[in-house]
Amino acid sequence: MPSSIPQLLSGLNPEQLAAVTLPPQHALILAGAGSGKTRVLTTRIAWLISTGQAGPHSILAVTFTNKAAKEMLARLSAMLPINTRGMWIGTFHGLCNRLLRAHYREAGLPQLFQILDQADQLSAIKRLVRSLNIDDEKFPPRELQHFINAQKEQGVRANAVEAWDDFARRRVEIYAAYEQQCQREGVVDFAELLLRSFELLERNEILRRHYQERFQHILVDEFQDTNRLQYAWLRQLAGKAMHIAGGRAKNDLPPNPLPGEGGDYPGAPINGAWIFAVGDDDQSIYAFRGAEVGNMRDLEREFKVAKVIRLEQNYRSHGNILDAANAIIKNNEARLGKNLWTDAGSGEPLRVFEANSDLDEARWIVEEIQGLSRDHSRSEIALLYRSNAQSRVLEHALFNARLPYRVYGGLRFFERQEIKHALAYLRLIANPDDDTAFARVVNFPTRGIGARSLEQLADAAKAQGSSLHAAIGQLGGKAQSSLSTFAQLIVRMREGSADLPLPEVVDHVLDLSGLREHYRNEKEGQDRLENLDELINAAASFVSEEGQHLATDVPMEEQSDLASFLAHASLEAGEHQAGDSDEAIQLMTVHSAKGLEFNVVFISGLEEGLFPHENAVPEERGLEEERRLMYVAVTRARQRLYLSFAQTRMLHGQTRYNLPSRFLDEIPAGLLKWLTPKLKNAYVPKEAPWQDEVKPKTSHKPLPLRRANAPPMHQAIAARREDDSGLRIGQNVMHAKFGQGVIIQSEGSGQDARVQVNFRHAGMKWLALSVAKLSPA
DNA sequence: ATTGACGCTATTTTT
DNA sequence: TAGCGTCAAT
Repeated sequence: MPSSIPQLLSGLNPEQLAAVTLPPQHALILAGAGSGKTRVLTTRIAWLISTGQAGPHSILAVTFTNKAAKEMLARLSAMLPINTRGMWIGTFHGLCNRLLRAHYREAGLPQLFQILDQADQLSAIKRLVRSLNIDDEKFPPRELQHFINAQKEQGVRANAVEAWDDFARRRVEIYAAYEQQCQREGVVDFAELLLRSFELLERNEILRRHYQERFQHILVDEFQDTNRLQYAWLRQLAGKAMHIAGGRAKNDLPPNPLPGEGGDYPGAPINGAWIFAVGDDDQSIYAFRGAEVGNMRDLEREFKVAKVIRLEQNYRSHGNILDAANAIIKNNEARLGKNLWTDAGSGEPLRVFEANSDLDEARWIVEEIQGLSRDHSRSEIALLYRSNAQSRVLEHALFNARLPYRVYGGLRFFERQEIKHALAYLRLIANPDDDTAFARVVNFPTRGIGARSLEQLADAAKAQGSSLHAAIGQLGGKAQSSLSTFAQLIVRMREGSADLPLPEVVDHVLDLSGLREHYRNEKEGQDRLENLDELINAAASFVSEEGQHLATDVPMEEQSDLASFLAHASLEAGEHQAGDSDEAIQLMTVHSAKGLEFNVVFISGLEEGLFPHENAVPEERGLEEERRLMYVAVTRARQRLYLSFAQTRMLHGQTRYNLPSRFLDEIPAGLLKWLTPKLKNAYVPKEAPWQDEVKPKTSHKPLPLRRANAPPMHQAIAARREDDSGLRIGQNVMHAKFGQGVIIQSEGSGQDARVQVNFRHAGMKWLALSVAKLSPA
């Protein structure tokens, strides 16, 4: 058991060591990409515990993702012979959920309150909009959702929103109505978890003091991603009260003594905790979602952080990659300042490829990957792009080449339609007043409850201010009877599963609800049936791990397995996709790549308008966030980094001519090796050792030079394409699938060029040159 | 209740 | 381009 202290600390560099063993005080660790951030965080916890400075229960560690939390727990258990299960290590939302479950009464919530995920929240808002007869042109549910969440994340309740005109006032009314609806239904959305638990601590002095005394060390991961509410929540627990209304910090509550200021012995703050925040302002890429990098400066100031520790030694990437990253990020104004370095050597130059089109770019990437596959496992190769739409061309090319790939960002397990349906039934068992769940499955599988019946029901519910379920009795006629049948179904489900273990409850519900039957009869229902069975498995493994989750001193008040499982399903949407083969090329947006690393990384679509994105550039601080995004992308690569862009790209059904991304210009030319002839306006240093090695992978003639801002001429592209392919009317060609043939005629130019080929066996075909692989024969 | 046509829209997204 | 949501038609 590696738990001796020297062992724990061995292998840390001086800065890491300083951070890990920092004497009790508030700390801000500026941890660059690949600098061992997670290691520092977990070792710090292990060090606090094994030196006897803190008990496991006096530590609170918070992350943003479940993945990060699990990682931390796993590493901690490897370092210390303790049971980490009862520790308060989790996501902001997970910990808030825990707090609210333990004190649901004080928080004004029903014991079995449900959590709405984004999609649930949206449908709840749509339902509200309909029931209040709100013009959804004027108030699109999506915008309302955004507005409500933004308010909550600023700590602003409906009654505190400042509204100056009719529109704003109406919007606030809707916000208020939404809050009422949630309260009546016994559900909370993600932001509500945070805000509720913040308010709980703010208002309930006993609880606040309890937790402030309990937690002596608060460790925060990815601190640059915290929003105002999360920061306020941390301050609350750390013992510094803060009002966050309107985003203005109003310290008009009598502040609790700052840790250390009122304590009479060192290292043990009375009524508060020491904050140990780890973050990287250069990797702040979620401002659009409310993250406030400014929290780092605020923490430094408000908690009087004596010295910011910088972790700048990078253990991930070769020097050239880091140099490029440093050079890029240096163009940002507002930075805390940091420069990554490595002793791993400079490695290879960054390879740059200019493609004629997005299709060419994709084909080139595929060729390059095929060449790489001897030295690198496929899962060590990542294709990154700025926006999801770009994945399609890449997927297409990979598919044609029969290269296995995996796209991040699809539907996750608990977000699948059939799973959501099943969960809705489970939710109704726990709480029949959950109208979101009710509306979702009242007529699924169809049981003859039409829109008109539901409208009547909604009206009745509104009239008596009750849930849909409770309003069934108020109806008459046909609607009444079919709805009563449904209500009885829920009752039977609840009674039938009363004493069953959770997995059997799920199983039971799948049968009684008719979901199984429904998907059995559906032609494409096989996958869905399998997923439903998988849900039973998920319930089973959840229960078997659950016993340990509850090993805590927090009174969990006979929380049922069902409620915990439902919370789990909302808070952790599960794997992104059935983890097909592990041996697959990884495709993802730059955002999703944050926190990951790969031997080989391709950053594609490095074009003005795409990356940096055109919508971001005019935004305030938008370009800087794009640049941080680029910084994140570059620092994902361990050994080899490819940068590519295309002259022509199909976007929204239109051909666009983009200029190369300015971020390419921000990389010192000496770090780059152009695989295609270099652009005219780019600087070519004499001392660059790689410039004379230029050897195009594909047969690219020197490009006609073009002025910046001038779109390439059509003729130029068309001419080049003909040159490139060497195709003309009458030409004999070979095609992979159709075999030998001859070109009959052609039309279009550039991207749209097509030829008609008469194949010996396959007959007459029109082929797009940009897609079909035709070689002269 | 399901199907098809039309029109709109189109960064990024932990929980 | 294509994926979605709404709407009308079956």
